[in-house]
Amino acid sequence: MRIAFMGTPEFAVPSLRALVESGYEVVGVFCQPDRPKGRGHKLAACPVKETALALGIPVFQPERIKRPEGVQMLRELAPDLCVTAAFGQLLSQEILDIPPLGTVNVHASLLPRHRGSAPINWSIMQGDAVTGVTTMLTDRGMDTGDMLLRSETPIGATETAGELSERLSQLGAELLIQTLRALEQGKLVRTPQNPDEATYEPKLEKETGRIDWQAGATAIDNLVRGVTPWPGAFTTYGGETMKVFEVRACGQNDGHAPGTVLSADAKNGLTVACGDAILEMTQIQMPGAKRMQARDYLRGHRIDTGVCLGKTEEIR
RNA sequence: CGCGGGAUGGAGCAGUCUGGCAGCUCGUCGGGCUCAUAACCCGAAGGUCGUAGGUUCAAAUCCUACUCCCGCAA
Repeated sequence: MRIAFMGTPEFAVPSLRALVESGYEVVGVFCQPDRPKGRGHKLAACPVKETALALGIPVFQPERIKRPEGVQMLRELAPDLCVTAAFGQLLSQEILDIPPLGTVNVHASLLPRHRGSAPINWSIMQGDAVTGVTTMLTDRGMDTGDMLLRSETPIGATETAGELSERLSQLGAELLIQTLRALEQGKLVRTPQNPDEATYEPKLEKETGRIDWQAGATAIDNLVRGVTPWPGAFTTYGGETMKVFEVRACGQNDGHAPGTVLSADAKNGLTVACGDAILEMTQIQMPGAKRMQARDYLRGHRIDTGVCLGKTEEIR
């Protein structure tokens, strides 16, 4: 069975590896074109491309696979089946019509919840207790195709999106192989998604990570874990961005204005009032400095108590 | 050649502009005080000042090259 694989980020790598290691014939890999990245704006290959090259699989990086040259590339591969995992480009009907066995997608949520490009992040931000991965037959819509198999897992109380993504990428790889085995045996059952239960969230932006200190401790903790390590949670202090990697609820807020810094020393830690409690920011990063424990940061830097984070300097 | 910050005992920083004794807040170790302590007092150990070269009587500090780390932007 000739398979064309489409994926880009780290999440897709285990699925690609699993296909190869399970003996499937991956005849080509599609991923996003190399983009200027990081300091110096050097071109960087995505994780899937690096993996494919290491495995000796041809790599295709059309700017838009929907355009004629992209369609042509896929046609020439003559795949029996397409597999997608966090590819980052929408597929046209023309593309979907190419593989006779259809296109199987690995989606990192329990569909129909959390359609969209950032299901892992949103499941944490919304405080879900359980999430998982779903395999589905891709159709024209955004994650709207019929579901095939699913695998569930609880979300850890302190788990970040990065950590969960790593776990789900492994689960997804296993589920993908199960799905293909069932497909080969003709045992797959298509389950349509119930539109009434569907939720869709937008892709993440920098602003998604801005902390609203009016919110409750649980909501802020969910936000911080949901956007870590990317795009990262942040607030501002003295007009500078303060990235926040880890917070911990530590007591009642006795009427302090949300955002107020209540303590900032190595002994008591960096504590801030939020909507319904006091939060300690245990791990932060300021511009030019590296990510460090807040208590370490405070040994050499001063943060004034009483100031209100995130607010004043933004109003101007 | 995208813009910018940084590298100094175990941690986080000051000192560099204006060359001249290695400093601060902690931690560690020893001792003291205490019913006790993450508190307090006394003392000690611990640093090739990112690497290589240059200038100088003298370099953490000035000059040149390099390595690594980070913020913005993408």
